[in-house]
Amino acid sequence: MKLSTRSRYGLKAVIDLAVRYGSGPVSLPTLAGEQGVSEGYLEQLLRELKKGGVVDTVRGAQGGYELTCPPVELSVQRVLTLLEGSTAVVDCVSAEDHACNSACTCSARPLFLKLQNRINDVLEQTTIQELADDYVEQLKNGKGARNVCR
Amino acid sequence: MKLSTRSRYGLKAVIDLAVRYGSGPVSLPTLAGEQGVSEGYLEQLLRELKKGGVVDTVRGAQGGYELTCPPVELSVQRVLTLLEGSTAVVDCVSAEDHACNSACTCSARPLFLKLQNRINDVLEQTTIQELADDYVEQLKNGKGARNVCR
DNA sequence: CATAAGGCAACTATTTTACTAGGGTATGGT
DNA sequence: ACCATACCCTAGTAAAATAGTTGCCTTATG
Repeated sequence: MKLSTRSRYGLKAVIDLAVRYGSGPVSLPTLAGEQGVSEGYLEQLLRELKKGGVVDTVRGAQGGYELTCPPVELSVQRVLTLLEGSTAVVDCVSAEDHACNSACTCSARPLFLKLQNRINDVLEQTTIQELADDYVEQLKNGKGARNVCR
Repeated sequence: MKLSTRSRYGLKAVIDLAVRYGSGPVSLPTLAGEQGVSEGYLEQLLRELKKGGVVDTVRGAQGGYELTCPPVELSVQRVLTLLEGSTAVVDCVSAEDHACNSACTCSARPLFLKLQNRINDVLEQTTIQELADDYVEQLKNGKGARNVCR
């Protein structure tokens, strides 16, 4: 049930972009440096987010990445779905699945459906804006909080 | 964020045991046959569940596995924690973690905490009894529902 | 004492994860 | 023009996790 490091790094990069939303593109070295992750790795994740229309890029010197929409309009669900492939705990309850979705009647299915609903609630209702706001607040109060986590 | 097949098979085996609770031990071949999984594989899972005190065994002919407590007293959380190792979506919000738990202040942490709380709510509040009851009900109404899922 | 059943360890194949390497392309400043 | 900065893209790879299989041992029942 673990979230991949892809998702953790990618999500945090998006929050970083949200904090800086409106002040021009942010470069990969900047984003990578903030989290202590290699540029090459983070770039892959950002490319997925670009393919999914969540971030946009500006090439050349002074270029970088920026969000395509105001962070308040961006759900965590959308970001994680791009990074993780799907946020489903089992394939047969994912929105994309069409094979098992109606056919499967296994004994654990009621649990899986309930669990997935609760998860989707959180992921859909939480916006990147909220996380960015919380983080800015934390930085203001905190004694030099670091954005590095295992 | 996927649940392992370990968890899916193991959980379904426990539900099977719940359906038959009180009528003596159920043999491995019976349990394995029901789900179309190999005996060798399912045995590993049941051994974990035994180590965790969820099932008990009777050796020798006419032996098998049975739940150690009434299914109404058994939460899904307990079963999945044994099978999955932990039900935490990220290490730093797991109950077992002591290193990052207070130190970590990363920007995504508020989300992870909220998500984990919702997940724990479902897993702790759902009993194996409920799932067993649902399944029995489904079998009564359904047109030969199969308990096999990918 | 044969047969049915659980106990256990070790091995293996596959897939996923988490990266790294290296070359290509576009842009801005001097 | 040219060079530094920065995104674009593909491929490769090492390690870990996952999903099993095999084989042998021990324990009880009839």
